[in-house]
Amino acid sequence: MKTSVTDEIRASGKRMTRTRQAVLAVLESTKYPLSPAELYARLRKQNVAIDPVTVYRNLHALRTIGLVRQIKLHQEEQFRYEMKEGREHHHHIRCKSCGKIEDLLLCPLKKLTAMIQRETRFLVGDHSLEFSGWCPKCQ
Amino acid sequence: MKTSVTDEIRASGKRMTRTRQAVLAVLESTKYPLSPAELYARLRKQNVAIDPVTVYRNLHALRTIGLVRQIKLHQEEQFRYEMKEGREHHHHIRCKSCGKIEDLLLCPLKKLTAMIQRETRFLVGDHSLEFSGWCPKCQ
DNA sequence: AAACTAATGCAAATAAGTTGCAGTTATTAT
DNA sequence: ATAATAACTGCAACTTATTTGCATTAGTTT
Repeated sequence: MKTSVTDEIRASGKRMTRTRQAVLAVLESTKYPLSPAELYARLRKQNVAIDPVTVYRNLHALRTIGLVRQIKLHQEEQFRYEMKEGREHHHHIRCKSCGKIEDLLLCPLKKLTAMIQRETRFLVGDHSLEFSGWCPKCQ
Repeated sequence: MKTSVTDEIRASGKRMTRTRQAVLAVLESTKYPLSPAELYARLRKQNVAIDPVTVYRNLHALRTIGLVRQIKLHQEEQFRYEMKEGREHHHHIRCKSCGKIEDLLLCPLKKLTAMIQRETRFLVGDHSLEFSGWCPKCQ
């Protein structure tokens, strides 16, 4: 973990604690968005003593600072979280069989957004797009 | 409500009860997907005596028959439900200010799906796409 | 009209997430 | 360094969305 992250946290009036460091380390080393429960399980596996509530509170704090992004995948019950850094605008595809989640690097919706603004008279601010199917192993 | 709906329900071994009729009537008269709580509130407003649990059980039953579709909008906590009939493949846009939900009639993702299959090696089965922004009144 | 069994209401259980509180600990000011 | 401040933590309890158990009610079939 970089000093810069610690600095960002301190600059926002928050503190870099041992548990927060562990939470950040897990998020930074995972290449797909984690649910609070998954995050908690990984921390326990690494023998980090932490309460599930603290996981939630850390995710909330990191989100308000802007270090972490909260997302909700289609048809899932819980939220997922990922580091914002180096993961700008992107979408996901998830395997219906094993649950594997991968990033999609393309976003083809710029043109479409303009069309929707015209047709609906909404001012479009955001979109979510997600695919699901079967990953190579599960086909 | 058409007889055909009643027939579909009976054909699947289910029964057309008074409460189920009321649930269906509300769903059929609403042009955007309702959460169980919203559905319950509308029923109460019409003085339909029904328990929230019964709303859930009806939605589940109607869903397994294939009359109703369950969806989860981006960043929302609960599921929403809409009649399948006459609402085939479509997407939604929601106002970030007043919560208004509208249908989008277009789906521009056929070509994209093929591209994603090639790039990810996933077999793509489904996608979800949703826009949010500000409706004309809230701009 | 009787028999069968789906549907209902109520209470209680689950799952995901939040909040209150008292004790701990990272920061800051001395 | 050290004390003072306030963020952070764990634990228990709460909230919200949804599900399940069970005894009773009521559509459907014969």
